[in-house]
Amino acid sequence: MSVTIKEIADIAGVSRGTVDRVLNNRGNVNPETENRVKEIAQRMGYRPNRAARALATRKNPIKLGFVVPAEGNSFFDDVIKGLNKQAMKLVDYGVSIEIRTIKGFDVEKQLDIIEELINLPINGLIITPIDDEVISKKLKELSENGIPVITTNSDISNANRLCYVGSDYYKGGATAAGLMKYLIKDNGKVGIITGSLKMLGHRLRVDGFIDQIKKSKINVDIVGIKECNDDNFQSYEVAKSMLTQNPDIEALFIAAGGTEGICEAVKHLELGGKLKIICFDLIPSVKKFMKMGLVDFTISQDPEYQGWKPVELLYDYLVNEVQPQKEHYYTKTEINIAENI
Amino acid sequence: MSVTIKEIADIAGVSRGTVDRVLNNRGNVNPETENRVKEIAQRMGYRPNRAARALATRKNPIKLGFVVPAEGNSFFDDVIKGLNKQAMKLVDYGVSIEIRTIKGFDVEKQLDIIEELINLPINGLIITPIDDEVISKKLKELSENGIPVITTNSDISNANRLCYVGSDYYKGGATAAGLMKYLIKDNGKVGIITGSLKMLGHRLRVDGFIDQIKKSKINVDIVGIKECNDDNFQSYEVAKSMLTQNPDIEALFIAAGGTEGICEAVKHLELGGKLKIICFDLIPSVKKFMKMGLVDFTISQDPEYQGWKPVELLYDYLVNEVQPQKEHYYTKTEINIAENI
DNA sequence: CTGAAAGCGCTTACAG
DNA sequence: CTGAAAGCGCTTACAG
Repeated sequence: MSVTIKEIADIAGVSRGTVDRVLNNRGNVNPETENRVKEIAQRMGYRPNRAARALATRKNPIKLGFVVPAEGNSFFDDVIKGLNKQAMKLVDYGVSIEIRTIKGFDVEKQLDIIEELINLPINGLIITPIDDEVISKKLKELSENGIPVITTNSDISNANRLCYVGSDYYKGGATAAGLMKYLIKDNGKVGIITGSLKMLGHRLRVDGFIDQIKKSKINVDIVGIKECNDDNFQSYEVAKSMLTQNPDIEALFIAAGGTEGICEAVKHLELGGKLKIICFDLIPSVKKFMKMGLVDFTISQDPEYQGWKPVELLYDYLVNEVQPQKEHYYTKTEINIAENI
Repeated sequence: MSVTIKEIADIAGVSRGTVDRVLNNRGNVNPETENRVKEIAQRMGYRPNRAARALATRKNPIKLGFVVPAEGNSFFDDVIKGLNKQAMKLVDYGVSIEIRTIKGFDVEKQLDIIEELINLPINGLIITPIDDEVISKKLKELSENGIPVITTNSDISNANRLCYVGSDYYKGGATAAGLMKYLIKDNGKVGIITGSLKMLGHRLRVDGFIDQIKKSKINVDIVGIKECNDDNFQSYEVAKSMLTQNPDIEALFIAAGGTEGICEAVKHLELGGKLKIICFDLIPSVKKFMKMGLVDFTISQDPEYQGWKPVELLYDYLVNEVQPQKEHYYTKTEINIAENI
């Protein structure tokens, strides 16, 4: 069996309380004793027992905040599913999670929610932040006040967050390029429709796609890069005009949301099956179009992971003083076709 | 906070020991008391605290056996990696795992290893069983003696195992068919090379492929189904003769091992890049050929999951009396190209 | 700066 | 058939 605090205490000739103080840096201990205990613990390879620690700390439970723009965005359904799985595993460890789903990207709204959570209070925060200076300032403030923050799904700079969990957007775009070569002829025409070039993730996907195309053996004629703001009505219009103006487009690369609108335009123009499509995420509407043969490939980035992993990391950081090993926890970049979903 | 045994004991007017006896069916308790306690626990929504249970049962630790034909098969490296991740999480719960890797499919050898593990003794067994009646009889015997068994990677019938964790082989084949339509022309010629038609998994992949091809819009001319017994020297010869006899083959579907030998044959015949290839697993040699452009797609089936999931299930069964929810825990069927690995 | 004691929620002998 | 006590490995006041 493994080493316990009691064993260390016996060998060091001190009480368990003192060993606990040393090992958890609680202060108030003679430097000499401290060194001796540390040395012994080190030598014996002490590792705290997590089950015991969880039990003992049950009197001051841990509350985590979780803020995502999930309203009206079915992508987040699976994120929340993953979150709940992890939450179930941690109930016995005294962990509870306050979930706040918001609609869209209103900075004031997000700020209010953060404020509300702080006042509960919470011990840590997981958030899909809006990329805005006000938010990054707020998150930095949290960290400074001892409330660690992990970003999920999208990241933000200058916020001093512990780490980021989410897609490797650039790789997602590169993967789309890797698949595109099977869909079009050499020198074939491709249209790109993305959400917003103001969004870092959307830009990275387009960059990854274009860079990888350049590296590959086939030539692609990109006829245009249009934005649809993840809106199905806008995407419908954008796709319709793009396809009308360029009737010889062989494939579309949809780098963000709006697939449903685009597919409706494709149906309207009677290009279904002929025009090839690569898009993102495995949400119900995309599944439907894939089964219908309108969408060839959809690339997904493990939404469940984006829910459970940050919880695991934040708990380990708070209770077991485990620093995240990496700054970026990237999800797998998964390729889906009708046959493997 | 949640309900505890103590609370139930107080309400029922009995000791915690008695509540424990009732809730864990240890017997020796007055039927009347039993009903009362059960009713109260039910009504209050009692759920045992796992951290506490883990701590309390630490005096009788749990030892699990893990038997896989990993020697000389790098596929299992990731299975064992996943296993170790879960093992790390469970050390504090008093769980240790005895790993036995064996080479190939020698029934006597596997039987000996099982016997050795029983004598340690172990509390549960995870195994990639050889599909042989002697083995299934042995595994059934284990279950009857209170040592639950979970199969991983490949299954066996009439063995009374708790459940199976591993690939959906049929779906893997169907997925290959879904990809094939992007690689060949209508009515294109395809060769199939599998491991052994005696292996259920290998047969299922071929079946899945053929069935799905029939369902799809394109026609495929399958020029032959050959076995290579997962051996690279055999697969080299098989591929060479198949490709020489059918110089107009457009693509190969490799349903099991032997990809390295086949790729060497393709290089030898100077068909690299021209001939399309779909294979299985994301082992180092396949990665290499994918980067070289010899392999187009490889389908992998989450080897890490095949390592960690059975451990989680078996532990929960043994300590928390949680029956597996399903008979088959299938892995994701993942599509890989050079860009997303 | 340090120790002794109590407690987290459960299980396990032991005594009756 | 049942209860009282001890213990799993840790943390937390409290007293000095």
